[in-house]
Amino acid sequence: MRRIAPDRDQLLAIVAEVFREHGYEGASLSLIGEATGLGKGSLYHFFPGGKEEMARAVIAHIDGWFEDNVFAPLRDSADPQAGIGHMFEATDSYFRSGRRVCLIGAFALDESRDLFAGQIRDYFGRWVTRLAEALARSGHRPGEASELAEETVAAIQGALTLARAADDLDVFSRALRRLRMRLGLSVKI
Amino acid sequence: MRRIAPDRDQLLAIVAEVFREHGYEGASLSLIGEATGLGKGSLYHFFPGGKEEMARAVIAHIDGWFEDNVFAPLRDSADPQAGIGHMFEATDSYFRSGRRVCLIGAFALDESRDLFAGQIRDYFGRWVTRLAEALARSGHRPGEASELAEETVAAIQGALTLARAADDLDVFSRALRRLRMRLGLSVKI
DNA sequence: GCGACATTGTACCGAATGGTACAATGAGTC
DNA sequence: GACTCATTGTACCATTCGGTACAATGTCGC
Repeated sequence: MRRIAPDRDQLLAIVAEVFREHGYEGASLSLIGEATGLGKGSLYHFFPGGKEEMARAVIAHIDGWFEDNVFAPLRDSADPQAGIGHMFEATDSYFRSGRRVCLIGAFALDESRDLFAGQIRDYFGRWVTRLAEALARSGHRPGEASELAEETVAAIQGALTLARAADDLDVFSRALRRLRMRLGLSVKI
Repeated sequence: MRRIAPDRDQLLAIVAEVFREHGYEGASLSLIGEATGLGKGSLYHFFPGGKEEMARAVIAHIDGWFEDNVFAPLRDSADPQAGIGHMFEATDSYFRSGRRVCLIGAFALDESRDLFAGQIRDYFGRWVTRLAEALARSGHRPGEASELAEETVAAIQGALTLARAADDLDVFSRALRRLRMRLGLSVKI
């Protein structure tokens, strides 16, 4: 049995950070090479498709993390409220309380969206759907659950933007606290 | 009296659209030249500071539009509810019901934020402050008004992201409808 | 040590990048 | 027509871009 995965995981994490900070166009191969310590030879060995394949792999990597740590708990928790609580904790931790920005959300905004439209739509679509299902199971009427889910995911994205614009992490914390309350969770102190 | 403003206005509008679609890094001088019909000679004549000055002027231009059409009505309307209603109409119209993305929000996300941090913080800060004041004047307690304003502006940004990600304009319309309701406005049919 | 293959460094490619220099043109004033 | 100054097109600059080619390594099973 061969082990490629672990190194590739942390490689993708580093590349993700470069895309996150500089955007798709702004993340040059030299920046990526510098951050990963890999030359073009290695980079193109692991990602023969070049920059576009790197971005695609990074999105899939992030998507996988959310699938495991957010979407699956939303779907599988016996207690839907517990699943939703789990979502907020994972979200707060992933975005480092607002220090980090959503790569996929950023990609959605500029013209790189066209390249990755399918992956982007999938990611957000699954997030909203899974959350809506959990809300429905916890007592909301279906239509209401759907709107509330969409509103919640959008609020998280907006809070990330605003927190970064204001350079104030509390913006994100406040948003999460309000969302927990609105979704009927007890807010931890 | 000399008239420079009108041409410069529509020039800035075109340049803004290029930045909006391609981001700061992605908006190359050749794209800008192509969109405006101007060569580098003219471009650098109007913006001696190059690309950075163009972006700065574009942000200021957008900021000015919001000052006139959103922030001022929020501050000056005798009836604060009317001012808030005006804000939603102007916002919906500016973002073309979700077809357009917020340039300043997009700039806030990637590394170009560092270049324009001050302008970006100003823009969002004034939006939140003006809205909070209007909400306070319409009866909300100050702390509550402040949180509600922050929540509303973030919700608009998030809805723009999500609408674009899902490639579904209704996401934005639904968000605006919910916000109007939450802020106590009658929703138009 | 051998062969197979994964990994890497380096040199290189044409194209595009942001930016500069400057001469030519435009239009309006006197 | 001459002067002024805003505007423009073009050629050019060094640098960087994403990407390719390939020989030189490393690393493993055998």
